Amino acid sequence: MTQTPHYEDNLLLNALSKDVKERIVSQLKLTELKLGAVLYESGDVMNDVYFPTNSIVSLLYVMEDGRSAEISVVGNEGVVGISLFMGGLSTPSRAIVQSAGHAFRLSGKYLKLEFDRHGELHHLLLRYTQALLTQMAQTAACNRHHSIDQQLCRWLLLSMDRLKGNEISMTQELIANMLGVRREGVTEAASKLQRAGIIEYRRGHITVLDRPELERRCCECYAVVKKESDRLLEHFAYPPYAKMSCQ
Amino acid sequence: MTQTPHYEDNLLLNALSKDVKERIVSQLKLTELKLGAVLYESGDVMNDVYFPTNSIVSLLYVMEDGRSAEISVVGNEGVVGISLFMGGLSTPSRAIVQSAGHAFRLSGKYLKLEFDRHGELHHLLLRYTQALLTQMAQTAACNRHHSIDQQLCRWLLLSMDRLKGNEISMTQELIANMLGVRREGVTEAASKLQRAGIIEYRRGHITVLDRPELERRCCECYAVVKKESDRLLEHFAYPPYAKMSCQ
DNA sequence: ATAGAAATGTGCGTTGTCGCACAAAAAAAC
DNA sequence: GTTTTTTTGTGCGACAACGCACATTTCTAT
Repeated sequence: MTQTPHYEDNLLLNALSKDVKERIVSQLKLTELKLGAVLYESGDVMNDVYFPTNSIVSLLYVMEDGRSAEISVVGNEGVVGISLFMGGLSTPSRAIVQSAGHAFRLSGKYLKLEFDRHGELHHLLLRYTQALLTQMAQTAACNRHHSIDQQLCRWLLLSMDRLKGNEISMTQELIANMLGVRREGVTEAASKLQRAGIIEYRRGHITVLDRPELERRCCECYAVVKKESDRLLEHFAYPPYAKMSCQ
Repeated sequence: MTQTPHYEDNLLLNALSKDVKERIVSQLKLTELKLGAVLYESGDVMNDVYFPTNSIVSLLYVMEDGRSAEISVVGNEGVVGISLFMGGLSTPSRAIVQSAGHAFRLSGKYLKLEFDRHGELHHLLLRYTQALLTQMAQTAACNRHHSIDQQLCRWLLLSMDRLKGNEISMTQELIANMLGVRREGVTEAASKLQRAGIIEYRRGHITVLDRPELERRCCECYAVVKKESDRLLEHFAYPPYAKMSCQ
């Protein structure tokens, strides 16, 4: 936590070859992301992309009546601001820091410059975007069919995967916002998990004690997305970046 | 309906400049899409992309227990098979023909060839992908917060936009599959609309009589996606394709 | 014309989530 | 240490959607 974040903590940045890194790294700016900070608001033209290291950013859709729903989560496996390279420059959702930490910021200008070389970064970001797409699709299905109990398990697992330890700092109120359910619903679901000895929590801090059981109680959605993300990004997991065959 | 489909009926193909069209068009194969046909199954490696003209294709997620949910819809404004150019080659969802008609099929090989020239088609497809992403995100939020009544309105509007007339051929059973709800739920919602004189239906055929009222009863999700899609794709609406400024 | 199949209509008890109103507990502020 | 604020717990009634059972209607096939 207190150690200096390194850009290679972000899996996308880490997957780049020496070549690309040399061009990019000097332009990265280490940025502290505070809990609740809004990286961009719905409709905002984005200026930068963020490569989280130990932070988590939620992509949240906020409805006209104020109710909200988490669309996807981005941690050290990804990047916030895909519409900068996809071409739209903005999206109708909010990017909000769900877990404080650090990220490396890169100006859209430099990102575009490297992206338009159509090399590794290009390929890598498109694959990542597909992984994100899968996550959104699964979220849609999950919202349709699964219970709060199941979705809380999924949310906890998603968070755990993006944090080092097994503790999450977050109130039930905020989790409810993410899931798009009542705070009381989260209280009830969390109580069940605590009574079963799977988690332990007190005022804004949740500790996962029994992850296997959490996975067991979770709906299939977690595993499906994890498997698909691994498939899409496995080739990028280790440097040096292997020669990309486009077929 | 009976007239020969032309590739320019598809907005993406239509937006291409003469140059690109010349390279692509000879490789397009007119294909009939029958109701219920599966263009690809979850996990299948795709071989072709499909540019619908007067057909509609649903991207459907099917859960382990058989329940399903529509993730997004593709009509003549788009293309089926984005993972071919995004790099993943497959997705964990099913593409199924929701409304019979035609599409132009293009082999992944040729698509990739043109995509990798990093010209118009590249840019165009990425923007379309972002529009698709928006649709999925909105579907997730809609599934969380809106009623069957509202979602049926949205579904009807989405279908209407992709068809010429104001009639849809589809049973309530199938609509229920798409929405991921009970057939009886659709029956009830549709009855309300019929009693209100907004639609008229009989055994697998729905006619929209009062579209404005349908929009009024719909949740915001329809308008949000429509507006964003228009924004993302407006530059491509009319040939010839204007010089693309990447800034 | 008639039988069969497919699609739609209706009723009913169950369940999950909601909205609201407070109570209780824990941390923060003074 | 006492007060205030924040967070969590609990108990309602309301309601939308569910699962199931079965009646009814409409189209198709022969």
